Amino acid sequence: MGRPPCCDKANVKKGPWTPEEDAKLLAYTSTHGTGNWTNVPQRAGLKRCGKSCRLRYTNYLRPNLKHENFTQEEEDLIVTLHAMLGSRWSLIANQLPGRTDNDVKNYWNTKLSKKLRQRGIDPITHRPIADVMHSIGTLAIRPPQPPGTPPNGSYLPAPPLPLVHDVAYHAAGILPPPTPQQQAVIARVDADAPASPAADHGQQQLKWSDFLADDAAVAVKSEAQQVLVQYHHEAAVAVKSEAQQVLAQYNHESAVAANGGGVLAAAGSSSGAGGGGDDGAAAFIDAILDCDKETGVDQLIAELLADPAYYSGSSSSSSEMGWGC
DNA sequence: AAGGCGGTCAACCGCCGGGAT
DNA sequence: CATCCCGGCGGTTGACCGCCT
Repeated sequence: MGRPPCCDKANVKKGPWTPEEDAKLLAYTSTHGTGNWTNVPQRAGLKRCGKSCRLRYTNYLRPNLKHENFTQEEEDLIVTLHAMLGSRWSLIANQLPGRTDNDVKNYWNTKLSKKLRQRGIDPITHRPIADVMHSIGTLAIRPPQPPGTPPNGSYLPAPPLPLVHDVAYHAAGILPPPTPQQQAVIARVDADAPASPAADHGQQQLKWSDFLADDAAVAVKSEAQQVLVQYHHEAAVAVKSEAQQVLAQYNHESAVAANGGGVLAAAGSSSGAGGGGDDGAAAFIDAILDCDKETGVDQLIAELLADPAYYSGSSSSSSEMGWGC
């Protein structure tokens, strides 16, 4: 069987740490170093879970941590890295000496994402919110199809590419080479980037810059496609949460007029929300998510995104997607 | 002065990949 | 090979604080 449990979960203290506990943990780590967190609480005389000790140390007690406010340079770097990497907070934090992933994550959630929104930038896609809403409008005018209806040629082009996870798009051979500014950031990320899965098997270790240089790397392509599929899902969920606020300003009437009732009306009626307005917007996103599940579009997206021709508008894949539910 | 409200951030939760048994 | 835990990670929660009415 496996190992014994790390701690007696029913007998551990939770909640804020006291100065005494901090002192005990600090004293222990300063003499014994870190590692083997399972044994740390017992040896340090703490009634805490090892996991809690590790978190407290890495996020608060660790030497060389910065506790002052984020600088403008750090802020800019976070935004740039988030646009490239998404919410990989540990990778982003590695580029900010003295900052933890928790710091960066909190700062993003409480300050930066709001700042971007105030500037009209969607913090998920790093594109103008107007573009995002246009994409929703584009999706909305896909005419609803009854189940089993064969695809036809009436669908509109796919929405614009998002900037987020551009590295992945480079890897898939979809985007042109990065700008010098992007290259500078990528070079910094390389220094601390985790080894690729291939490295664990004695193969050459890949770095993020390799993603840009070698679009023929099958393993990397596969990883990139997974990221892209995840992006689509995350973006849809995020958009749903904001849809009621943002869509209130959106010209709903013109969208409805353009599609003659379209998906918005269909989604609204199918959910019993009464159609139109904010309820209709939320129901619309729900309908998309349901549609993904029912049709297996998640998997199709991966194939679709692997086809660069799709983005130049010449692929046959988009017409084979069968969007209607 | 008191209550409501929103912002901040430390801490917890739950998941996942890898490793130990 | 199966099972289970560890360490790491991102998402979420809730206590605390300051501001506003």
